[in-house]
Amino acid sequence: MFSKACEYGIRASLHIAVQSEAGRRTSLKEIAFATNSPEAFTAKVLQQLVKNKIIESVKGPTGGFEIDRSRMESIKLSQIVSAIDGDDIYKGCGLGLSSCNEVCPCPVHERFKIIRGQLRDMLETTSLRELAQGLKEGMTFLKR
Amino acid sequence: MFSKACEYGIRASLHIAVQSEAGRRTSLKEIAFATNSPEAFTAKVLQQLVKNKIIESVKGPTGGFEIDRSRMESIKLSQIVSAIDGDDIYKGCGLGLSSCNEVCPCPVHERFKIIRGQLRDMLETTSLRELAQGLKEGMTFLKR
DNA sequence: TAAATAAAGGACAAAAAGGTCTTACATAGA
DNA sequence: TCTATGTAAGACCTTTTTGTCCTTTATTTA
Repeated sequence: MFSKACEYGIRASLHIAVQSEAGRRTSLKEIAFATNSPEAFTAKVLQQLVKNKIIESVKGPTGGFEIDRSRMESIKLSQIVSAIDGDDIYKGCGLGLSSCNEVCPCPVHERFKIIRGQLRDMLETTSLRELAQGLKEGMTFLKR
Repeated sequence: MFSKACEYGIRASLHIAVQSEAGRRTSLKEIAFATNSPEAFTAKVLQQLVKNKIIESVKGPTGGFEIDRSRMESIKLSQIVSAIDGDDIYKGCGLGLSSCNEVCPCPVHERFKIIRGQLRDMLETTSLRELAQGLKEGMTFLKR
């Protein structure tokens, strides 16, 4: 469904969100450990998220990554996904045709439209804040 | 969503289905042309489908690929997808965790379960026959 | 039975994704 | 102002996916 980079990106964002909610800035090393992700590769992904202004970074001692508490509700999964994987998942044809649309649909066009619409809706309405909430309460996990 | 190999596989199967419905056996060359796919690569994919008994092949002059008319209704998209891409798309965790389940769910587990269930249902209920029907009627397309 | 045709199979090449390493840059704190 | 700490950036490596090519095998037909 998503690329590895995107999976790491979402997991990392969630760990940063939980920590930021508690007023803590978290380092790459902590993130990689907490999400069981390769450190150097995660660093690349985090760079992309910083450039897309989804998370913030601070260099030097006491530095690390954080997310503004006031923005957590407004950051949706869809933003992370498009920042890393682009929006092929929303737009692309299920059978890979370059121009598949209502006028000239592929055989699965209508059926895929429904599924993709639901996926899109889910990603666009799910915020970092609500997902971080479940993690904080120990209901959900980022490892294993 | 699907790999390129899987996209080619579905497109090829549909072209074979339409031709078989009309009582015609079709060759690799025709399939590649009709679906706008790389010929040699498509050949590999077709081999997999033959091994999985989704399509049949005949060597030599007048040879080619075909699908038994009586089986078209019972061949579902899900069979082609699992033959080529495996069933990660049904089973895998949305965030890539190796053991994500009801007991130990990732933060998006519940939300993904719904989407994946709908995708699965769509793939398991959509038959080659009904998709071939739309193609035959000129309502849908395999190219562009 | 020889020639022509078409799929099967294996080796190989190119591109993309995934992942590592080293150096540069910024900054807090002694 | 020096040092330690931590992110940024770029070069590089590995694996997987995508794609090609060439030889072998099976089968039809002249």
